[in-house]
Amino acid sequence: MHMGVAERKERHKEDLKREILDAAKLLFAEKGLEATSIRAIAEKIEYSPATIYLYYKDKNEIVHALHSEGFKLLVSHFEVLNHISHPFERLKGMGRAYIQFALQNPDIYKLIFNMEEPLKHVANCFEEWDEGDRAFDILLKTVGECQKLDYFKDFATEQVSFVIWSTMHGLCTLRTTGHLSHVAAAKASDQDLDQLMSSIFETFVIILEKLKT
Amino acid sequence: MHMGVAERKERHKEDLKREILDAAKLLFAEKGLEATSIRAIAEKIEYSPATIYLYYKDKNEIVHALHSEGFKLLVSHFEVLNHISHPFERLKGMGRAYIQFALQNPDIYKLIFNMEEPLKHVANCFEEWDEGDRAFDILLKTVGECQKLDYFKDFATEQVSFVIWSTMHGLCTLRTTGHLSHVAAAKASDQDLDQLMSSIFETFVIILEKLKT
DNA sequence: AAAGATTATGAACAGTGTTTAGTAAAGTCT
DNA sequence: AGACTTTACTAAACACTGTTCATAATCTTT
Repeated sequence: MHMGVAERKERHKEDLKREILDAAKLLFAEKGLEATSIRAIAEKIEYSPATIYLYYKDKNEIVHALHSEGFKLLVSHFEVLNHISHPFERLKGMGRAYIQFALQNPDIYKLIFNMEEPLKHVANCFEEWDEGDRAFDILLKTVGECQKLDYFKDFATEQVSFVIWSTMHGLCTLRTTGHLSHVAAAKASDQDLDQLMSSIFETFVIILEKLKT
Repeated sequence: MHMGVAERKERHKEDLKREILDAAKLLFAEKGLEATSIRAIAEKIEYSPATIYLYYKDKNEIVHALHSEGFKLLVSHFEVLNHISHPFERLKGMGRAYIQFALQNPDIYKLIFNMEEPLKHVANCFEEWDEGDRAFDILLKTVGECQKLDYFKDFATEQVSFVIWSTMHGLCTLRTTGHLSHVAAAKASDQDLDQLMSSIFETFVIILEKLKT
């Protein structure tokens, strides 16, 4: 093999992995997770179904790859906020970023937070879920900094962080599963729903603010 | 047909519907939702797979039946608390009942709140989801009563109710999907986790309490 | 051009939800 | 009791699914 060919092939291999992932992501978003078959992914990238198994061991591995990617995206949304010096303002930004992420990528959000399959896979991997821990560490750190400024006084940092995460996660889950729209005034449009979510979030922020002093 | 035969047959038919539902519930709890096949349910009740379709139109209809049943169970957990006259105490009781329900019936909980399939089915049914609305109405009413006693002053009843529901739902979802245990100190036992959940809940209660006056 | 190593696939396996056509049982009527 | 009708049930098939494996096609090296 003359020089560079190995690299080119390696590159092609990576390209194909990406193509598979992109096709999978698209189809998942369109049809949902369970409803997307390996065969459909294969057809989309114009390869045989069996080929996919040369690049990914499992359907789970594909899901897991998207899981991992989605998490990095979320963390990157958080890291943009690092320039905000006031920790409570940063915390608010994180909340908004979290909601935005969930609304813009509802399927990836479900993938990450509402399914246990990829989590089981992660448990056997020992790696990569760092992303998840990291995201929570960022929250912990931010809440800790808030406490130095007399927010959440007399509360344990971890507990408050969990309450915050729970609220955000609950809100996003209720939204993406459609429960919010079912319980809210029946014929609410998507726009109204987003507004409702915003106002719920702002209410939560005010609640947190009242915990100062 | 002599008298009583129609009734007996009707009764048998109802019995079989129940048998199917019970078998399904058991298998769902054991193996999970997707992993339970109609064939497995059929084998458990010692009937042919096709027979099940004489009693339920779909697998979805079975899921929906369990969904409905689970919701009635949750609402009944709430109604027990009606004797508590102080609304905030009742609200606390509801929170604890909600958590207890989620921990004792994790699969039904997931069924009800983390899946959209049965919800879509409900959307075409126009009925039965009353249960869901009713549960939320109970929350709304309780929060409203709390406000008369100067809790959650200057907040919109609906918004506060959504925040509360979100927090409880988020907490339970994080627990049942395993995310809580992944982020919490790695080797936490189930007991430790339940304790953690309790302490998170109590923290939330204290937060709500601080909103008085 | 021949040999060797990758890469891709067609066909099959075991499983799924679901439908249909046909059988066996139960109930009804004379 | 025997014939007829209605009901209850099921075996077999269909169109899917994820996954594997022997085989074929392609590319690399000699």
